[in-house]
Amino acid sequence: MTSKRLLDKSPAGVRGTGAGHVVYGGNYCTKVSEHFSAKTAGVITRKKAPATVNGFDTQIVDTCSLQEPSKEPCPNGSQLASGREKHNSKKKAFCTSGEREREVGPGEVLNCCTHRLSINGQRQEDHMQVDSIISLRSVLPLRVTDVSVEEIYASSHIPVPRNRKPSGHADKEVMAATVLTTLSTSPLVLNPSLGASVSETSCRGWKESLSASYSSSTSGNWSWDASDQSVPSTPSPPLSTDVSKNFLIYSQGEDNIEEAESTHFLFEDPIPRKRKNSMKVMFKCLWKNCEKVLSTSSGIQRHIRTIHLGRNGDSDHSDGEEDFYYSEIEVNMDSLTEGLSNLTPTSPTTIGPPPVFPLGSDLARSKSATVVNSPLSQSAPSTLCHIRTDHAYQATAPVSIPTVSSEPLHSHSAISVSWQSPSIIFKSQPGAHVGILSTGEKRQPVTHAISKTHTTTISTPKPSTGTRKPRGEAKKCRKVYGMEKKDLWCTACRWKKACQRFTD
DNA sequence: GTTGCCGGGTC
DNA sequence: GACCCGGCAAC
Repeated sequence: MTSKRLLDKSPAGVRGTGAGHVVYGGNYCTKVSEHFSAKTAGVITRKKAPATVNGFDTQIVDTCSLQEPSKEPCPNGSQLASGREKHNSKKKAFCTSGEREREVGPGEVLNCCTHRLSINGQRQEDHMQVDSIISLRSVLPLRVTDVSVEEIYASSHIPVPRNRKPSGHADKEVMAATVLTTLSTSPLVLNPSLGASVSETSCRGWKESLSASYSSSTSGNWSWDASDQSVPSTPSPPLSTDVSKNFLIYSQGEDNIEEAESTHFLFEDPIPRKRKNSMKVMFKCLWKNCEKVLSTSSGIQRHIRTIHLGRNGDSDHSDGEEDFYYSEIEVNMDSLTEGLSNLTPTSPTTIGPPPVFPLGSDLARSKSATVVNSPLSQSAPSTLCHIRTDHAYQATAPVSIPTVSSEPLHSHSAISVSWQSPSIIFKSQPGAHVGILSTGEKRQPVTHAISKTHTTTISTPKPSTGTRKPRGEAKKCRKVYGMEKKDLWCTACRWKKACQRFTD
């Protein structure tokens, strides 16, 4: 795709992309082209933004935006209703292929098609040649400041009635000053203070999102990063996103946990189901031989700016060039969480091998590195030496491992405790201290002495392949009694647990 | 395909 | 805690 082709797009594209959705982004993702056509048919943000971008008066958007899609008078509007449903039904498929499009509310489709990598690592075509990009940028030199105050105002989740009419010039000036100040002092984003007030927290989140949006803005869409959007009838940009929520946590440490919590509070997110397969977005540096993966766009931008572009890292001024050197990648958070679960119980002194994420490839490597460095992984108290939470019936199983190993298993003082290490269940013996160490369940009293020595005890090298113990030789209740006499089984067998009756 | 049982869910 | 079950790995 060339800039010429881009410019040949009909003006409807400009309208369709809506306020702040600049053409150059709408076409940036080739795979979104059909989406784009749908949007040009009038699926439009309801944001009002009288911003003029290179002569295209985006205000015109509003002539379409406030109308029902089904009554859409815009070209192709007849296809809109069905087309949009179709589009919605495709949403997931697009997400998996690395595209992103979210519906934020009724009549609102926000499209963020920044640079992306699909999860298999295949680059998209929309990573157009740099020269094309540059030419595009010269055609549409969108900057954050190009967005009108009103739009930002509407985008903010500051709880002010969105329908409020402008109360006057002075008010606008104040708002403009606020916005500009906010935008120009963005280093705060990367250095959030712990004692931030709620409003500061909100502001931070907003700025973060703005930053993320800005990364998208070079691809033309003034929309916030609202993946996994299930909540949102609010146009409030930033904090409603799982993405920003989670990644803020991962990347910025515990102070953002508070932010995430406040986010949760503010938007009343239903607590996600544990099993939910959530794809998250991270930002990967595309610079050659650099596989840095960061969780925030601002972070990756800063990385590129400082490391690769050799610019002053302290200056948050960005001409947007960094945007072309990173891409978003989608990460299965289940995998990430799985990886984290290997880390969280670890002692802060742990210098263990990085967890192996099932993502494979360099992505996993980069990510694991990122995760390892995250404060989260280091925040686990050393007392959290959870071996395994076993069911009570298993505790009675006469599995015995008689000795407390005193041999130093690691040449260094690091303690490597895997969350998934094979459990070591000591049979409780008279006079002997017990052995199940668990944080979640205090099945047996763990003495202080034990807790001091358990580090050597539990650091028994686990078998590298899996955590399952080999199948026992003894016949189990099922074998002995058969399915027809299931009531004779031990309860464990009935519950598909390790047999208590016929142990090995 | 069968079996054992882990991990996690519900009540 | 009792109970249940999906799913995985060994067989």
